[in-house]
Amino acid sequence: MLSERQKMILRMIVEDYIQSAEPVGSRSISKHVDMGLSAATIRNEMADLEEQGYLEQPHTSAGRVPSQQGYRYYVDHLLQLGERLKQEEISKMKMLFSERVDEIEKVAQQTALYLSTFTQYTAVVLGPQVYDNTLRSLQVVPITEHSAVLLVVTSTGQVQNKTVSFPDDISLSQVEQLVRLLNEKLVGIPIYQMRSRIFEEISREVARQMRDFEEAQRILDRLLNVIVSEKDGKVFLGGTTNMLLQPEFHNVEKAKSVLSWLEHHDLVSKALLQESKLSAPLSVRIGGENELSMLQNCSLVTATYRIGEDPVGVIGIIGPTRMEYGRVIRVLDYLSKEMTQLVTKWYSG
Amino acid sequence: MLSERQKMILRMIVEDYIQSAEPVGSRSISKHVDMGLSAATIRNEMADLEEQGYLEQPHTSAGRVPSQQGYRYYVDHLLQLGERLKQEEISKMKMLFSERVDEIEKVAQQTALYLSTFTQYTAVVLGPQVYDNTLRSLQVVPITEHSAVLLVVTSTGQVQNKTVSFPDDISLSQVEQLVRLLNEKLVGIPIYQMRSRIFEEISREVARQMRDFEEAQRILDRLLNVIVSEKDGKVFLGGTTNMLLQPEFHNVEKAKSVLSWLEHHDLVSKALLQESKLSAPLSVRIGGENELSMLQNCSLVTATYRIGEDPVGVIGIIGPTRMEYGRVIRVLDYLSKEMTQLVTKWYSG
DNA sequence: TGTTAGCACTCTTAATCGTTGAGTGCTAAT
DNA sequence: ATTAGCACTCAACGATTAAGAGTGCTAACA
Repeated sequence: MLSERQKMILRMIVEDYIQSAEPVGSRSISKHVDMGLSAATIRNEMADLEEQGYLEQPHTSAGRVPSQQGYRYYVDHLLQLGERLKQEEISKMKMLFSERVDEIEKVAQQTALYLSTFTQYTAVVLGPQVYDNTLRSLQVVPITEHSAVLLVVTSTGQVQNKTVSFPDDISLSQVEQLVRLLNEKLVGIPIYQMRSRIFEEISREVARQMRDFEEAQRILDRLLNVIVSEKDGKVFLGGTTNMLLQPEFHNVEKAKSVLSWLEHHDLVSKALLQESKLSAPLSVRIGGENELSMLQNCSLVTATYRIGEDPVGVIGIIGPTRMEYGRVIRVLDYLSKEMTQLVTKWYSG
Repeated sequence: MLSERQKMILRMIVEDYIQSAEPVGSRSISKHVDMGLSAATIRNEMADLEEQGYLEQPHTSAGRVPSQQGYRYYVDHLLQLGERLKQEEISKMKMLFSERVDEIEKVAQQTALYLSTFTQYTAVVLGPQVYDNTLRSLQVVPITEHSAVLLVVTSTGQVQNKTVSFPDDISLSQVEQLVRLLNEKLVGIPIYQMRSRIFEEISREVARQMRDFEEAQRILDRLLNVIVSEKDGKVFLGGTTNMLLQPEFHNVEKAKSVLSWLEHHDLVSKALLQESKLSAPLSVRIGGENELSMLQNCSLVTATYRIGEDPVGVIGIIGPTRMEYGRVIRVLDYLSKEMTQLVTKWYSG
């Protein structure tokens, strides 16, 4: 258990360290206004806090640095979230959402950019998930003899287009016939059930209606791939190189390990979804709380945004464990709500 | 003018330095097989080469390093492009293009990835340009009361979809009416002429056919934006963090300047198009030959790929001036040809 | 009993100073 | 024209030293 005084000291140390990135000495805490204690007293308390695992000492004659546990305690109990963002910042962010945008992808990209410039960290935005959406409609637009654009519209109004080509020996009309059939059978079905549905119900039907079963199977397969392919939302990054601003990543090795992880969008997407989908709308994972080895020195703060009540996407910040949690959380909170509003309105259904 | 011997020595120095990243001394050149000269002789030639501007000396008692001019001479006159890529590498790359892919974007992305893993540098792929393509067809697919997906199909078969929303006081049927009109008037027109065409011809027409002129103008405007928006091809990056492998970018400052430049896709796209569109299918820009300040220590090697005879896209490699030009050029040459074949076949028109 | 001043001690950081070794330029001999 | 030899230069490295920040502990104090 921590005394009130210890809490206060811990908070000061964390905040000082977040600011300066240098181990915090007893003197600098003691000199702090509204702290009427001598350095010696602080030292005693610090020794206590270290014993309890909230602080660490890089070496004997250095100041203290918050441990992972220290950050955790800070985030859980010492953070004062009452404070609001500055008015000017809010109005800047409002601008983003007031520009009329025609594309959800642009919004995601822009949000990532804003998120990163506002926080000076690296931002990640996971585009809306279509995982448990249902199919609203399927359209084909012919392009050449043997290729066409397939339009997949989901219940949330998301649209994907893919250009598909067909083997020479298959005509467009055959494809159109297939698409008609698919529309009939698949509208209203959740995307994730598609694959099994097709094999259970449709294959039979196809076999009856079309002469060449083999052929039909092949096209069916290709169409299906298009439909379910992008089931994991796209990843948008902002301020990737902000990582390099942080002194903890001046070591090129460490920087590289995180940056190359960020290049693998599939892994990033997985990490973002890991927790946030089920749990609270806001999640803070500090250092070792992340499983991935390249994130051991990082913190990942994420917030979900929703359509109505259903969470459909994630926005997040990646930075060093020495992160301005308060500010980051406030920005994420604000922007995720703004995103929720936007996509809810956008996909008005 | 360089004597044959000087050329040979210059080539050896460049190649040695490319390999080792360390200034090259006279002794190591002299020890080279098929070089029957003593270090002293080499030293004399080196002094000559330096005087003529092909070499530089980091400090008095260090070996020599190629100057920008030195690299330029190497690329222009000393590179032996006769050599082929190893068979195993070719077959690896063939795999990329043999997988059946349904999307040009995937190919671009994959190419960037391969390019970077093959060369250990950073790769850039500029997706096919639609700049001087003509409009083939325009389609609307309604989604909700006040939003629809607009499909833009160009003459090369590229497709863009955009979800557009309309003000509450405009009905879908009005939009459809407009799209019909646009289709009538705009099919076959190069995209880049669109804007002026609309204002010259269509506005009048619209004014006649539709009751509310103001309203029509507003929708028209929005549709137009969608059509011409993505006129610059998308940029795909591969192996961004490979930059950090190079000793010249172990300095975080330098690394950051290049990496953040890479984040601005519009700038990257501009830089790639700057030269390559007009000139030869292969372009090598060394260090200061690039205008951008962050590329002063970099070389940018690009190759175009084409549809038939028309160049429509660019693939390229960014690395330190100390770059394996031979290898890079061979890989780019191979992959750009492969890309040409693919997109030519793909957009069979 | 909690707080604080004082002091010896630890350990990092930066600066200083030879020493080493790679590499050069020049000269004289081949 | 080439090369062996030699004196010279200069970055890189390691050791030594000095400075300074910060600690833990003890003893005095309220």
